[in-house]
Amino acid sequence: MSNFYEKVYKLVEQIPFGKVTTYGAIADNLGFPRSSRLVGWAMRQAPSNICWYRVIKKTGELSFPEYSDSFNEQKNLLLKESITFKNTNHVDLMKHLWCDWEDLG
DNA sequence: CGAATGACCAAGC
DNA sequence: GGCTTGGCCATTC
Repeated sequence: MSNFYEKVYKLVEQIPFGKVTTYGAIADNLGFPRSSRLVGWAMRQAPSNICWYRVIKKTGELSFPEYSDSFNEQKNLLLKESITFKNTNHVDLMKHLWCDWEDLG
């Protein structure tokens, strides 16, 4: 497993309850500003202890086709975290986007 | 090594 | 707001 993935997971674990972030934001913070897709790869392999569902697209959409099993799963988890949706498939990024990163140290 | 893939993004129409 | 195009780069075959 590449160090990149470990960094991604570490960062995702920092996301507080009730907050979400985007693939691009993570990639940017890790020093790969044009590699948001790699974050997607990392999420795909993410271990179950990672809150992958707090990571969504920059548009506020989730990571799957609407009404797919994974989509509903992710949406439910987000609703449990008091995340609000602008509509069926768009998270309200205005309220829940987490941009208060701290250095990993 | 080369070609295809992907839980993405920005720019243009 | 939606659709298409080009770019990104690790991973896979």
